[in-house]
Amino acid sequence: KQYCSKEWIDFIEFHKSVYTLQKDNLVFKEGDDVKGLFIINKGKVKVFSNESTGKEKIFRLAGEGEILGHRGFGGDWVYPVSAKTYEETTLSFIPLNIFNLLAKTNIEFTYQLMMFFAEELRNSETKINHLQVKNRVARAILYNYTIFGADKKDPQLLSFTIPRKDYASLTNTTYESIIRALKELNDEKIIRSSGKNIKILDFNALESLAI
Amino acid sequence: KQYCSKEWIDFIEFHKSVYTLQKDNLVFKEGDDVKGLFIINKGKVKVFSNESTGKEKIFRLAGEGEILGHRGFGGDWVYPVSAKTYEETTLSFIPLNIFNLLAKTNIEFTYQLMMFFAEELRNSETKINHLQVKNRVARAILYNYTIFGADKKDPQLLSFTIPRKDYASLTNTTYESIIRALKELNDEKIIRSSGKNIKILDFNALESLAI
DNA sequence: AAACTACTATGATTCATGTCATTTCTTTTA
DNA sequence: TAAAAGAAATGACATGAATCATAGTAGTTT
Repeated sequence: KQYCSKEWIDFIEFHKSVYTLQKDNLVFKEGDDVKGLFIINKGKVKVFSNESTGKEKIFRLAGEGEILGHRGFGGDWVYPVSAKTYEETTLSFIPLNIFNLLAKTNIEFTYQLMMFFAEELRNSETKINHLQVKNRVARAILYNYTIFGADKKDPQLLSFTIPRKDYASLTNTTYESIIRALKELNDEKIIRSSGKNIKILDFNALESLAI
Repeated sequence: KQYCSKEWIDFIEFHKSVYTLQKDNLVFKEGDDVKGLFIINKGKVKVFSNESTGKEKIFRLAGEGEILGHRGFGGDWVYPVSAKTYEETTLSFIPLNIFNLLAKTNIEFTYQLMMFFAEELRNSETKINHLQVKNRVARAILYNYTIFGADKKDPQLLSFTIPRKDYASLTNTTYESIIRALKELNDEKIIRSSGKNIKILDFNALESLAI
C-alpha cells in the first residue's frame, strides 16, 4: 500500500508472501478464520457470499492493486464473505500478526487504514438504492469497466466481462432480466454485447442511466 | 467513547460541547462540510439522503450512545447523508481538530476507531439482500426495536415507532406496501399495530421472517 | 369544540420482473 | 471432429409490488 514510510514498506515486503492461484479458486471462504490481508498483484477476483436461499450474492469485484480480506477485520475475525478468482491471480499475503504489529505501532499506517475503511463505508452506502433493472445493469457495466479496465487495443471494449449470472447476482436480479436489459441497451446502441464481450458505445448515455 | 485512556477522556470531555436540538431538526445536512463528530446523549435520530428522485432514503436509525457523522470522514470531508431528530435530542459535539489530534497521536484510539469502521462496514454488507417486502418489514421492526428500545412498562411495545413512510424508506418500498405488510403481520398475530404503536407479540416468528 | 394538518388505511389497476420451458450458440475435452 | 458441457438467448405466463384514487383516524392549534 501507498501509505507508510519506507522502512515499513521494507518490513512488509520482507514478511509478505506471494503466490498464484488458478482460475476459479477461492482466496478465502466465508466462515474461515482471518489469517491476514491480501493484495492483488495481478488478476481478477469476485467477493461474494452464499445466501440462505443458496444463491451467491456478489458484493464487489477486485482487480490489480486492490485489497482483499479486510472485511473480515474485527469482531470474531471470521470472513463474512468469500473471494474467488476469475482467472489466474497473483496475490501478496500479509499475515495478521505483521499487520497487527503495524496497526498497533505505526500511527500513520493506522490512521490511513482507518480512512480507507471510512472510504469503503461511504462507498458501500451509496450503491444500495433501488432502481430499475436496466439502471442497475448500466451501473454494473460501468463498474465492471472501471474495476477490470478496457481492452488494450479498444478502449471501449471491456477487457474482461463477468458472466451474465454474475451480473444478475451483482444487480440483485435474474439471469433472464440481465439478458433483456442488455438487449435493450443493445437496441438503443448504448452498448454492443455479443456473446461474452461487451463494448461500450455511448459512455454518457450509460452513465446517465447508472445515476 | 469507551476506547481510550482516562487522560484522553478528560481531554475530550474538556473540548466537547453539548447542546440540544428540538424535534425535526437537522444535526447535519448532506453536502455540508464535516466539522466534527457527534455522540447522542439522549434522543432519536434518522440518517438519510435525498435521492435524485426526490424521495428520502433512510440508511440508519441512531439512539442514545451512538456516534453520528463519522460517515463523512475522509475523501472530501463532506457529509454524504443528512441526520434529523425524531424528538428533542441532546448531542455531544467533538470538533474535527480535536478528533484529528487524537487520531494522529493516540494510537490506541485510532486503532479502536479503525475497528469501529471495520465493524460498520461488515454490518452494512449483510443488510443489503433482496427479500420480500414482508421480510424486510419484519427486519425493520426488529431494527426499530433494538435501536430505540422497548417501552418502560411493556417490553413488547416499541418505545418509539418511526412513521410508516420512514418504514417505507428504510425498506425500499412504498407506504402502501408497508401498511399491507403490517396488516398481514397483524393478522398472523406476530405484531399488533394500532395507529402509531407497534407491539411485538411473537419475537421468534418475527426473527425468522427477518432472516 | 371546530378546523386543520398529518398520518394511517384500503381497493382497483397496471407494470416490471421473476419463473418456467426451450432453443441456440460457444467452448472444452475425450 | 464429434460429443458433451456450459453459457447465452427468447417467448409465454404468473405475480409481487408500485401507482392511483379515495377515505378514515388521530393529534394540534386557535
